[in-house]
Amino acid sequence: MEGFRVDPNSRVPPSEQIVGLILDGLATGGFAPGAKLPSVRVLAVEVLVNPNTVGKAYAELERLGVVVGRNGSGVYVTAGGPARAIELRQAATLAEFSDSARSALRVGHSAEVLVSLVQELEAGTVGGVER
Amino acid sequence: MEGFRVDPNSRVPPSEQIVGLILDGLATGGFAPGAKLPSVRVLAVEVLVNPNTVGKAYAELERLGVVVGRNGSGVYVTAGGPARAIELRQAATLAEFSDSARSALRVGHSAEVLVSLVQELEAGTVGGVER
Amino acid sequence: MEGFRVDPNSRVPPSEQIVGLILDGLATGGFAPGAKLPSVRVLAVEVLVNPNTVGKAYAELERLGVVVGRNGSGVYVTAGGPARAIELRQAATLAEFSDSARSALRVGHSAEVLVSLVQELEAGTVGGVER
Amino acid sequence: MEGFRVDPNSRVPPSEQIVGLILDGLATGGFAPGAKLPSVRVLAVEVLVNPNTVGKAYAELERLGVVVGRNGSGVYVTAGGPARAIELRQAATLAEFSDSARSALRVGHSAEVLVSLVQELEAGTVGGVER
DNA sequence: GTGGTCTAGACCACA
DNA sequence: GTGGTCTAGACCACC
Repeated sequence: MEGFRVDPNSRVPPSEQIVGLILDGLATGGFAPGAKLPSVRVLAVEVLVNPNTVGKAYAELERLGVVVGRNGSGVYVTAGGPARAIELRQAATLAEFSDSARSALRVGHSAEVLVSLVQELEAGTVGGVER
Repeated sequence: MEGFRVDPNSRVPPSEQIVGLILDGLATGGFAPGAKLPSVRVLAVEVLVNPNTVGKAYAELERLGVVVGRNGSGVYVTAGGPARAIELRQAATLAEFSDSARSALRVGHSAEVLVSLVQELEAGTVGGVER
Repeated sequence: MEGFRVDPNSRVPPSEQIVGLILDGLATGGFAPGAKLPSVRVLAVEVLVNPNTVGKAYAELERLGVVVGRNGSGVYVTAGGPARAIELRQAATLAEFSDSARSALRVGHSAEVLVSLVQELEAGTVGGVER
Repeated sequence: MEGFRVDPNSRVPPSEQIVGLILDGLATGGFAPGAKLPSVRVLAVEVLVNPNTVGKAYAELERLGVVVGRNGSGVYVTAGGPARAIELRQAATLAEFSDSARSALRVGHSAEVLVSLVQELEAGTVGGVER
């Protein structure tokens, strides 16, 4: 039910990729309030990363207020976590979308091409599982 | 007609931002074949960056075949430079656009919102205003 | 007359918080010599902590000589327990008070503010209310 | 003009001690806006700590908005840094003072003793260098 | 040299 | 087993 992946060659550092993955999971309902996140060590082997790196990501998520770590027990989704995650991710993705649309238009792509690309992607997404 | 800006806090390194800026300039007709690029030092001052960084960007542009450095004289746009730049940038921006659209849809933005954003941006861009 | 609380987010570990709570109880007359302390399990439930943690605290109290565990019967306050607790706590709290006063003065709080804070707190405490 | 010290045996972790030291430096005028902090590596040897630990402290200070790291150049005090540091430290030290005063009173110290201790400390502090 | 990030391995206190 | 912190050593991009 998970399937997290981290790309070690990406420009965005693994720890931040993990933050994004968890936020997405929260935003899309994969984790409800009170749910326990995978342990640092477990997630580390799943995404092929050092446990410290996952720890760093979890610390950032705690700073964002979407999870809380209970010592010796695990890391849990806060009451307002999913809502906050949606807020954060929608803002971030919209800003990124806006930037990339601007760049694409500037170098000559037509709005029509972009619009139809969005519509194709949506068709794929709403249908259920994506990718 | 310039107004280049580099964001030192961006994840993409300054040298690559400069590559992108120049390619954009080539792709949008800001630099014709045979035109001379700003000197390393001048551009370094303009974008508040170390000259080494600009030099690195120019080396990359030369590797891409869009410019050629003439010993002690400056850096000039090649005959096929603009065409090559358009090719490179259109591919890159479309891939980036596709990724960001997918992310935006996944966290709950509707296709309608994205489509209208694209249309608004196009209205601003084709009118000639660009930022 | 109890109302023990442990803060799991504090920097001082729960077991030591419990030691402090019991010492305070002894120092302020809450437990007389010969009195029986709450059982490990009962106290663990009350302060929402693992029984192991309470056990560790009781072991430390025994090491300090203020209580003694009687096999299978419970943990009891020693004859000199209250006096020893007063001694320990007065030394510890005075040292801590001194440190915190120094820090407060260093960052610009005036002695007047600190003094009047102490006087307000005393008014609340001697009256019998304590929290 | 510095003389930072970190106590490796303290309960508060070295990285947080460093955060406190720098905040104190900012709050007491040791660092003006625009000033450059000691480099990660230099401070690390000064306080006998791993460079990573200083890096962690600097990251936290940046999160607090009192400094900003410029890549390849150093870490600098922000415009509002000192004011923010005073704010943070005064709140933190007052809360700590209040707690420790309450504890001291509870175990039997008289307000008179505490008050005169504060006044002695102030006399030492305003006279200039402390401790 | 400068900060940022990662890996690897260790210790602590808690459950 | 669980998270938190530290040390040690490495690589990267920039100045």
